[in-house]
Amino acid sequence: MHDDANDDRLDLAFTALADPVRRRIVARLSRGPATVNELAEPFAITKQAISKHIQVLEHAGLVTRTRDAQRRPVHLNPARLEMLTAWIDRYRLVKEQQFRDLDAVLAGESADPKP
Amino acid sequence: MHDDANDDRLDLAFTALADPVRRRIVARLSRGPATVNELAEPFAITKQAISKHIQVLEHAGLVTRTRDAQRRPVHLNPARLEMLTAWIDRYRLVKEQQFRDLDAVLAGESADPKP
DNA sequence: CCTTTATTCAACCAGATGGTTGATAAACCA
DNA sequence: TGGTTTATCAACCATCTGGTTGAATAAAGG
Repeated sequence: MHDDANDDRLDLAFTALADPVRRRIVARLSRGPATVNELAEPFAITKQAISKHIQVLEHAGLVTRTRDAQRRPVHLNPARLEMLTAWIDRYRLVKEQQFRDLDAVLAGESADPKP
Repeated sequence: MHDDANDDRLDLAFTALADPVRRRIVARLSRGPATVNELAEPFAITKQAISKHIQVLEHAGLVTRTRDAQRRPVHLNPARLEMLTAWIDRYRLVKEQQFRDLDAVLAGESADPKP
């Protein structure tokens, strides 16, 4: 269970969130779907650039798009966000457990760190 | 509470994890500290490249370094990983609550979606 | 001293990325 | 039909990034 197949998806998702504009888009979409024009409005960059950012998020599986007449609202996909927290917690929790173990040893609970 | 000051730190941390080599380094460090040479061993790239990756992780606050004679072991910093899960969950959970609300409406619990 | 081990610095290169402008397509509205 | 809105595609440019090689630093061990 090495998660080799998931590596590409993690790459795309972390890369997508490694940009402040795309993170603000995610924050906005958490409050409901929006179109490209609505998303571009609070930014000082062109709509074409926002469209590219949304393509990055879509390719990473973080958002999906629907059809509503000539509009194409963008929706957030929380399942992909959950995949990221799962990966991070996997290593964060292991390390934090080591800290707790060390604290226990220093407190003299078992007094047998390792020969 | 806009997290403007945290934006740079999020940038650095997400960028750092947006690379499979650096993610493997984090995975390795979750099991204990290691030197540059030990970290470079399983990879097909030079130690200089690994050293650069560690600098990226260190600049992002994800790892720290200590001195042990001529060795400089690298340690994982779980607090920074926790910062990332906090950011992601902030928006993931809002969206998931919307799904639960929608399910409740569709089930006819309140029958008052919005005019 | 000289050598070994561990690591970084400097210069360089190929490719990816973020942004721009201009043209284009698709659906609506008059 | 023609015109507006919405969104994308194509070409281009400046910058960033990951990797390389080669030289340089620092601390032990002879």
